Amino acid sequence: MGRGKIEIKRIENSTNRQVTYSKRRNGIIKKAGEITVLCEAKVSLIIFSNNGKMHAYHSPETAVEDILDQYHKISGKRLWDAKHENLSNEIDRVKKENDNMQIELRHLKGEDITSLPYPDLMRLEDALENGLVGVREKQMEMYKLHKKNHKMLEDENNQLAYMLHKQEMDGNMREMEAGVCSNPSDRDYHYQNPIPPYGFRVQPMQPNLQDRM
Amino acid sequence: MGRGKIEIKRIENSTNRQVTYSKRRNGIIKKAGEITVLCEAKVSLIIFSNNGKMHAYHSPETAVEDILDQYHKISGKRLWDAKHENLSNEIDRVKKENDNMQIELRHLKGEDITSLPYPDLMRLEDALENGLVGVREKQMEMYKLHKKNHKMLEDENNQLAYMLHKQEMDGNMREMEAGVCSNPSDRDYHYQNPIPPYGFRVQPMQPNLQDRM
DNA sequence: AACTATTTATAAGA
DNA sequence: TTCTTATAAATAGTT
Repeated sequence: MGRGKIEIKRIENSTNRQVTYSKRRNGIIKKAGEITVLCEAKVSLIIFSNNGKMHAYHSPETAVEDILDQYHKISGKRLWDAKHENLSNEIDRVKKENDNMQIELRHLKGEDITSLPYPDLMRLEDALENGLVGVREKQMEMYKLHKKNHKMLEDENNQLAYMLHKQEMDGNMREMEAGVCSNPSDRDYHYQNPIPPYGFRVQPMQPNLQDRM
Repeated sequence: MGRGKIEIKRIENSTNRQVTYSKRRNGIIKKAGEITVLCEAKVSLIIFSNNGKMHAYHSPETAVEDILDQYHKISGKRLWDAKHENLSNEIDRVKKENDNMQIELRHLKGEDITSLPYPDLMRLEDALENGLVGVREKQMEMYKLHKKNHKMLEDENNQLAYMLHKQEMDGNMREMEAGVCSNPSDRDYHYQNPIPPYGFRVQPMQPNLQDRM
């Protein structure tokens, strides 16, 4: 359709090719617009030239997404799902892992075990017993640590009380030397052992802790 | 371009519209193919007719994804970004759920509990004890069921043994009536109770089962 | 970009 | 739908 007929094959002359591209691109886009109006068609047309420039036509009042979505559904092709396939697979994998763990957790909590075969029940029992052993070992460990800390606090307390007492005694001495007399029994009623620091008793900071530990 | 000129507006005659659609669709697709070859263009063309039928042309050796990808980049439109984001969020959510369960599972197995505060340890212990209670209840249930079944099997066995014995006795009677004499003690050494079916003892089919049950 | 001779697409009819 | 064909539209080569 022009001064001469042309073969449908790559136009070697670059300028020529560029011009033809321009003309035909406009032609196609015009036709796309016409068919949308004439026939109520939905068109999505994207053209990239040789040198990467893009032109597109999309029928009005039609979101590109919708057209591509439909294309996706009807053609059954992957399109951008290929990108998301990895993500989807990952989700599936993790979800499955999730389900398995959920089941295991429920079993460990004694739920949903009605349909469990006997060997599994035994394994479950073993696991629970092992878990209990571990937890109780840890508790014992913590108990010992607390006890040790408690002891150290107690000792420190005694030391401090002793030092305080000694200071007061020294003060009394000085007072007595200065001719001032105070009644020592007011201060020393709880202090019996003359050799500290192990004579003092202090209250545990959490009196009931030992009930559970 | 035809016998008469037509205005570019919706063709009211449905048949006519359908025919025109067909012709022009072919025309556009043909042109798309031509520009692809002539000008080394990349084309993505998707057309939906009035009634939802789809036709498409895509330049060969060009993945639709790539074209749409470029369209996406150049046009700056969202298209599938939203989907991507949703999937990513979903993954994050599920993975977090996963991690939490993983931790809980490990704790229940007595692992990774070193850094656990004491109250958590106690809750863990409670959970494990509850689990054990559940599992052992279930085991007891199964034990009782097995025991019941076992008893029924035993009874049935006794019944069958009794019937067998009776048949043999009848046979003996007939032999005796026919003048043939056999030694009864060979047959009846294990049969003492004259009132079946509870006189017989059978071996448990799985003798060691009771050790664990 | 325009122009225009020709080719191509297609509207209407069969 | 498809074919035919007169005619409109597109466009190759030219300016």
